[in-house]
Amino acid sequence: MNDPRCLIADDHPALTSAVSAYLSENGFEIVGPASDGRRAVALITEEKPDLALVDYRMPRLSGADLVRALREASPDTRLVVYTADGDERLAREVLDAGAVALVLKEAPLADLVRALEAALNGSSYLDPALAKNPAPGGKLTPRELDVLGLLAEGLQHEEIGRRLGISSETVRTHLRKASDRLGASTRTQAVATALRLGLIT
Amino acid sequence: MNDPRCLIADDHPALTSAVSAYLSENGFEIVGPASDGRRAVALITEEKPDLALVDYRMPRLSGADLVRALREASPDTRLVVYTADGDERLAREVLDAGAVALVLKEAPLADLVRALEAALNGSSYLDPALAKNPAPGGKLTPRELDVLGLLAEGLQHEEIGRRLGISSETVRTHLRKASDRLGASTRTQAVATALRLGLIT
DNA sequence: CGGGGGATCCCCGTTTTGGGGGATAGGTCC
DNA sequence: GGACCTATCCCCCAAAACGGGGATCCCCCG
Repeated sequence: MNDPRCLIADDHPALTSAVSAYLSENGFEIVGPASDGRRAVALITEEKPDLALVDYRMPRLSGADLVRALREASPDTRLVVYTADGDERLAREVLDAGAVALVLKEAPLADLVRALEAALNGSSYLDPALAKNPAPGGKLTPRELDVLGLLAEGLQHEEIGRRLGISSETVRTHLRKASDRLGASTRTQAVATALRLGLIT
Repeated sequence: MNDPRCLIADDHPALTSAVSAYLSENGFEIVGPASDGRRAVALITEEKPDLALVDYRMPRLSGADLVRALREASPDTRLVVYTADGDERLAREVLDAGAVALVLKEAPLADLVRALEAALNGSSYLDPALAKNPAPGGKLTPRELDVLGLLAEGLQHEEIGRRLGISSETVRTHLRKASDRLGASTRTQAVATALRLGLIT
């Protein structure tokens, strides 16, 4: 499997080179960098990378407008916005514009990688500092907790269904909803999160 | 999918009826009961059930000898021994004889179901009260912990491999070994167990 | 009454896991 | 020197999970 290709668009050379180096070491192939918004659009059109890491403030074309332009130029590229400062309003703005993730520049690089990988597999990512409302600590229904608890015991759909007297499809539905609410991308993460939050024991 | 068929062999009618009722409610189809060892052998030969829950002390034929006889009569049936009292020596004896699980009668019925389901999917089960030595709290290697930690974050083989700079096959190997040591039958259970034991956070 | 949430069940096609093998290389320990 | 462990990588095949739909029923709330 080839490394995912990631376009970097940022007008700070020091930052782009540091981030490029780090991402290269972590399994990404770097495209760019593009130093302004219009070049980013040109480059994404040409390269159609898997991912694009885009500075929120860029010369010539920037912010939500840039996100929309990039989205249009390469609809299949997952857009991750990188910003020095931001609030929830900005988060909504860029996510509405078509980005799938938003990361603060003050976050550790490891979190950036996490965001890129989340973006890659189709899920979204919001920097924890910006994510007060979509808090992971949502409540789960009793049924969802049943399912998570039995998953933690190593049971699978069929067995859980028998145990709870429901079909394995229903088990799957409960798990999917629970995973959504917990912001988990795999059953394993869902169970781990539920354990950490003390929802199950 | 049909419920698994389970032979019950025990010479206490009160117990067999209670257990039969409970197991029926939990997705097992009951065969028997057989009230002594020889009948158990006859019945297992005839029915070839998926599972057999066998009292350790039975009239006419019992203990490890009974286990061996049952194993010979129906090699594919998973044998679970049910005993009122027992120690590790007894545990080793019946497991050596070919049983895959040993449950104390004083254990909650939920544990019995757990043992039967473990037996069904090929893993083994030892009543916690008897399992001091094969403690699940074995240590894991650093690499195995790395893998479990990233699994808990919702990553999959490929992503973990990239993150750790190793191939996804190696990730799989680490996971399998860790699961073995933790006595887990799924990755999810392995991560849950590791979290509970504080091996990962 | 209408809307929402919970719980239930189903289908399709793709991807990931699981179970079982094996193999090599570098350490450590006796 | 040999046994043992860790870490690494590979293969095959079947089973399970995932992603993303859709659907029904009930019940509660405004």
